[in-house]
Amino acid sequence: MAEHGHNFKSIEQKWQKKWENSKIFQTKEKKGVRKFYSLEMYPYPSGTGLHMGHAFNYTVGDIFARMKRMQGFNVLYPMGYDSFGLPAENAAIKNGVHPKKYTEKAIANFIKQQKNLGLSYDWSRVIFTHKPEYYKWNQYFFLKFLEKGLAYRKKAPVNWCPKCQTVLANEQVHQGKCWRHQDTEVETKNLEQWFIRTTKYSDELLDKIHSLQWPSRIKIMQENWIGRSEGTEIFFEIKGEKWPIFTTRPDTIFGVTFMVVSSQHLRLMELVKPDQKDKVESFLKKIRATKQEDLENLEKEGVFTGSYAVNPANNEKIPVYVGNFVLADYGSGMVMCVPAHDQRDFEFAKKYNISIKLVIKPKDKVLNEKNLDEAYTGPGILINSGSFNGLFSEQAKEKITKALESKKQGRRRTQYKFRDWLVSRQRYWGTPIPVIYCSSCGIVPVPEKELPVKLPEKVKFGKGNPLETEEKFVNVKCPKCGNRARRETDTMDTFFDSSWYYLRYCDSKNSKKPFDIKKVSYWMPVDQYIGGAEHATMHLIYARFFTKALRDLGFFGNLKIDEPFLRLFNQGMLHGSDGFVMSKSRGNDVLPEEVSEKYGIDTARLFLVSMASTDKDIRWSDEGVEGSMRFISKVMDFFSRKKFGKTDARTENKLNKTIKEVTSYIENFQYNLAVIAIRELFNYLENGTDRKTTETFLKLLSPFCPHISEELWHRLGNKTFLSLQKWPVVDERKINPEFEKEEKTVDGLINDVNNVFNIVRSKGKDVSKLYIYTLPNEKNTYTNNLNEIKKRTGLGVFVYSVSDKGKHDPENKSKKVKPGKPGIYLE
RNA sequence: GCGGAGAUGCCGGAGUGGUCAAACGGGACAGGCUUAGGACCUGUUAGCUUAGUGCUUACCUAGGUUCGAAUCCUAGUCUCCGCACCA
Repeated sequence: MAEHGHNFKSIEQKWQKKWENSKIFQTKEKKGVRKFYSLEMYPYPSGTGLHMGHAFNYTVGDIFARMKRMQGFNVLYPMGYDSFGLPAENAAIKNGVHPKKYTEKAIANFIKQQKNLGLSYDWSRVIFTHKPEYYKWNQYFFLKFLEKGLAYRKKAPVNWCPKCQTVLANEQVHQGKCWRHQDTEVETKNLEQWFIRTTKYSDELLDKIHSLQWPSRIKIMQENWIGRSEGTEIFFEIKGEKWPIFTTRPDTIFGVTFMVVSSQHLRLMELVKPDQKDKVESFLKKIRATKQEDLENLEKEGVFTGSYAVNPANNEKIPVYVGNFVLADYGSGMVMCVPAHDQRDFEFAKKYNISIKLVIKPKDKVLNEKNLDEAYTGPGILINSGSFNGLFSEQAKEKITKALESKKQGRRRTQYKFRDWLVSRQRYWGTPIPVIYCSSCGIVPVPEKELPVKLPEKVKFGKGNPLETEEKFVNVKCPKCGNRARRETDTMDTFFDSSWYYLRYCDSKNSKKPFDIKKVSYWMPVDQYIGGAEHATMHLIYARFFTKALRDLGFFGNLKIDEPFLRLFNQGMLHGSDGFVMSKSRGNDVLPEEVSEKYGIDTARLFLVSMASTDKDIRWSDEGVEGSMRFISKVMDFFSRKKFGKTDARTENKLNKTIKEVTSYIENFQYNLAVIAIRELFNYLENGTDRKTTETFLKLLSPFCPHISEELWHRLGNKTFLSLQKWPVVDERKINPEFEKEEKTVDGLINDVNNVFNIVRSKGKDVSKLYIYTLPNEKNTYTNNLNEIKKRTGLGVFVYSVSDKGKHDPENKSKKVKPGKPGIYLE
C-alpha cells in the first residue's frame, strides 16, 4: 500500500528537485546578516555507500542547519569528500580498478544518496580532496611549513603497519594496533620520515581547550593525549658524556641505584660494553619476538649494559641496564631508577638484586629497606639525602632542581606525551609531498609555481608504493642545480587534507589562493561542528594545530582565528537490530533507500532522532520506525481534511510552549524531546486551529521532516518555500499554566471515572451515563472539555454545579466534591 | 592501573530534592469501529484494596543526609568508552 495513499517517494523527489533548481540552500557572504557555519565531518567515500548510520549523522546536522536557516542566520552548510586514502588503493589492487575511478564512482553514489536524504547542503561548494585543485594547497601549506621549520625530516623509531605497508602517526596506533586493522600489530622501525612540528603548539593546544564548547570527554581525551607533566631533566655522566633523563621526582635522586635505557633507544649500542654485547643482543631479539599486547603485561626485565653512570647528586657509580619497560620516545628514552620509591624500579631491583635505598620517610609509618614489600611512592621527609635531609619532598623537588641547575647538571623541564605528527606515507593514493632530493643540494622544495605536483595516474600497482617505480615521476632535475635528482615518493597522511577543509569551504573554487581572507573572515570559525568521538585525538587535534599554524604563518592576516570549531557535538552510533554497530560488513545495515521506499525518508529521519538523545548510541528497530510512520500518516491525513477554524486559548498556550521547547531542544541536540513536544502539539490541532497555528506546527516539524512539511505547506496554498520561512517565536503572554492544571484535573477525572467504571462493571452493572458534580467556579473546566471526556470514557456526560437545583444525583455524590476533584456518578 | 560515562517499569528512553507509580515511543492486553483482518479510536500495563479510596513494594546494591530522595552524600557491584609500564 502506498501508505494511506501518501506517495512519499514522489513528494520527496519533487521537493529535492525544487530545492536544487531554485538553489535555495546556496550561500553567499551577506554583509550585516549574522552568519552561522554548521559543519559535519566530511566522509571518506567508501565503495559500499551509505547506510542508516550515515543517514543518522547527516540528519542530525541537517536538522540543526535547517532551524538556524529559518531563524534568519546566513547559514553555511557544506559537504565534501575525504577522497584520498588507503581503502581506495587497496580496493584498486584487489579489483584492478584505478583508485581514482573507484573513488569517483563512490563519491557519485554518496552524493546521490545524500541528496535523497533531503540534506540542505550548499552543493555548489562541494570539495574533493583527491583533485589537484584541492591537494595543490596541501602541497603549498607543506612548503610553507617546511620554510618555517614546521615540517622536517628525521630518522626515528616509527610505527609501521605491515598490512597498510606504511608508517603511521602516533594518533593512528590504538592499543598497539593499527587504527584500520584491529588485528594487526604495529611494528617499530627506525626510519627517516617527514614530521610536522605539532608539539610546537602543545601548550596552546592544551590551554585553549578550556575555551571550547566541546563535550568534556573529548576535551579530557585531548588533555590526556597531550599529557603535559612538569619535572626535572637531570644529566648523568656515562663514559664521560652527559646523558639526560626526565623525572617528576628529583626529590628521590639520592635513592637512585641504577638506570635503565629503552631497548629501542637509538644510541643504545653506544652504552653496551663488548663483553655484554651478546647478552644484550639476545635480550633485544627476545623483545622483538614478543607481541605488543604481551609486552604490556610482561614482567620487567633487563640486561646489564656493562656501563656505569655517575649520579650527579652524590657522585655514586650506578649500573646502566637496558630494559623492556622504558619507552624510547618519552623523555629521553632513559630513566633514573629509585627502587624504594617507584614500583616499577622496585620490581626490577628485586629481580636483579640491585640495592634499594630509602630516601623518603613517610609521615605515619616506618619503612625498612631490608623488608620492603612495595615501593613507597607517596610524599614524606627526605633522609639519606645529604644536605637535603629533613626537607619535605615537595620542597625538595624545588631545591634539588635548583641545586642541579646551578651546577649545570639539570634543569626544570616540561614533558609531553604528545608527539610530532608523522605525515609521510609510503602509499600512492594521497597528496605527493612536494620535495626533491638532490645529491648535491640535499632536500629541495618544489618551487611554488610548479605546484601542484600531480599524482601520476598511469602507474603499476603491485608491490609497495607504485610511485617508486614510476620513472617519469621519480626522475627529475634539481630545481636548484639542475642535476639529476629524485622526487619524494611518499604521500601525505590524509589527515593533512582534513586539517583545513573547513577553510576551503569558505572559498572552495579559488584557484589563486587556498582561500580568500575576506571570505574566511566572514565565515570562520565553524559555529557548530558535528561528528564522531573517534576523532578526538586525531583529526580534532590536527585541525586545531593547523589553524594555529596558519594563523602564525599569516594566512588570516589580522583576524583573530585560533580555534577552528567553537562548538562540537558528538552524535551517537547507530546500531543494527542485533545490537551491534551498524555496518555493511556485519550485514546488519539498513539502507536508506529501502526505508525510503517503504515509509518515506522523512519517517526515517524522524525515527532516527526520536529514540534517544542524539549523543547516545541508538538501535534501529523495524517496529519503532512504524511508530514514526503512523505519526506522519496522521499528520498527512489531518492536513488532507483540514478546515481552518479558530485557535482556542488552550491550544495557543500549548503552541507557544511547544515553540519555546522545540527551539531550545534543537539548540541542545535533544531532538528526541523536540519530537515529543511536536507530537503533543499535534494532538491539540484536532481541536480546531486557525491558519497561523497550523502553519507554525508545520514550521516546527519541517527540520525533521522537510519533504512532507514542504508539501503540506504548499497544499495549504503557499507558493513560497517553507524551508526559508521564519522560525516561530514564542509569545510568552499566551503561555498560561492554568491550562496545564485544567488538563491534569481532566486527566484525574477520567482516571477516576475509569476506575469506578471497572468496579461497577465487575459487579455486573451496566452503565452508559456519567454525571459530574463540580464546585460552581470549576464547572467550566469540565464543560470546556466535554468532548474529550466523552471521547475518552465512551459515556454520555452531564455536568452539574453542586448548587444546581434539580440535578440528577440519586446517591448524593455531590457531597464528595473537593476543589479540583468533582463528584461523579455512573448509571 | 589511570581517566571518563552510565545502571530507571516488558523494551527503548525522559526525568536530577516534593507537583513521580515516573514523560514519550514501542510491545502486550482489553474494549470500540469493522463482514473479518489491517488501519484507526479509547483504556489498561507493580501488587493488594475501594464507587473514584487507602496501603505496600518500587528507579543497580548497602548505608547515610533530609520533614521529604529516582534525584544529594558514602561505600560497593556491574556495563561501556578512552589512555595505558609517560618515569
